[in-house]
Amino acid sequence: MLSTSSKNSRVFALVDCNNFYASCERVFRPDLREAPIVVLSNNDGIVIARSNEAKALGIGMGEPYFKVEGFIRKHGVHVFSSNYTLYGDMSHRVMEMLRQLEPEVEVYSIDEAFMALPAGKKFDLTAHGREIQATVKRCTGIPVSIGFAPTKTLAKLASRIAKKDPALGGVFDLTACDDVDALLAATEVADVWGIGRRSTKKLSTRGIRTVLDLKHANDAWVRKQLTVTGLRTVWELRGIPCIALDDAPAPKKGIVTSKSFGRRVESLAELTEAVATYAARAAEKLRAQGGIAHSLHVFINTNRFKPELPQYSNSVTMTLPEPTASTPVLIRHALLGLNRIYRPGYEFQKAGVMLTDIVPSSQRQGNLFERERGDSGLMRALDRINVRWGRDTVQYAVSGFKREWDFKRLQLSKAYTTRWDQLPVVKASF
DNA sequence: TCTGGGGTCCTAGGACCC
DNA sequence: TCTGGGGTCCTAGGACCC
Repeated sequence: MLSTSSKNSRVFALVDCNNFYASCERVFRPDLREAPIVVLSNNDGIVIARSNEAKALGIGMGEPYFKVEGFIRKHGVHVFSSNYTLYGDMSHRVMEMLRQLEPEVEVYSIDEAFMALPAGKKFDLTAHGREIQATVKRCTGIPVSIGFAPTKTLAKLASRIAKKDPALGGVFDLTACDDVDALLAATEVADVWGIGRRSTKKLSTRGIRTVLDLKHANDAWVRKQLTVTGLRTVWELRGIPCIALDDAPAPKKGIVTSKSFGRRVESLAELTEAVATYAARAAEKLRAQGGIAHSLHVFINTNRFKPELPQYSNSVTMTLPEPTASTPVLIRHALLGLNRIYRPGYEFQKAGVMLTDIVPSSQRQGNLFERERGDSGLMRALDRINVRWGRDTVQYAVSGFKREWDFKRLQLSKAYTTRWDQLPVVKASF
């Protein structure tokens, strides 16, 4: 039921970029070094990242921008739309740096990485952590926090502690801690990796509130209530590694491209542009991982936050005749699907395309009656042009050119690191 | 006026098989 | 009144993550 690692002689580290998106913006705006900054989601909808100064002002994570806009203006908070081109590239730089410093790195998310280090060698992990921290900062400009512990779950907890306690300077080694249980007793169960809102509620009915309570919870009960995932978490809290380092992540099983619209969309014509755009984007991602998809799912829905308007949401799954990564084929089927589910008279808020049943393109089954021999050469050329000259340098006409429905990004910063025409300019005065 | 996007893993239950 | 047992595969939905 539980698989435990035999390599108990290792220590896990979690490296976490502090306030990542805000820190990325700050790298290219040194004038904002101590200023409050927030970064918004697509459509400038909600707050998704805050600098420490913004946190101190009491701006919450996930707060709708329109609710805090006045407050933000009053306190001179700097606002950025999310610039994923920039954050993706900065993330890449940080991860490359970590790989140079440590052989075993698992990129866990855009701003976090796990690492596995040999332990027991009378090795000062805290000092080592400070070195990593200083190197990443010097080479990328991004501040990080690091936690060391015998399991991934504890390493996550350690990095949280490293970040929260200013006296620690962003590095915390749980393996060198004299009284781990006291620390666990002072931490709420909701702060544990893998314990979300629902589980927190279930646990509290049993009087389990602190991480220490959870560590000593009854296995059978946890297994029943929180499934094997929950039990694994509990064992990890006890220092038994159940989640291995995954330094070669599997290719994605599903690829989703979906976005809320920047304004009201009712017509089939506009939905057609949007769905074709998302299908093309999903196809690009699919080719980038060398896959082909056998199914395609299209969905549209109205705004559930406006219950006073007529509501409609629907989706359809299309099985493709052949697994493919061809943009025109995927667009064609996505639009067939859209035509089946579209109904006039609604104000749509969101649409999306999902590709599933993905296999590596090398596993493609030939088909005796296939008419088109495929357009992989064309797709390769398309991708190369768009990588070299920027997204949508070449695109399909059906995706539209003005895209008035596209999401709002009123406060977008520049693509400082990925476009020649947007490189930062440094002026020296003597 | 204004509420993100993209993933993973697990379970229960139904369909189907011998 | 009676109606097997055991298995696989698929899907939808829940929960969680950043």
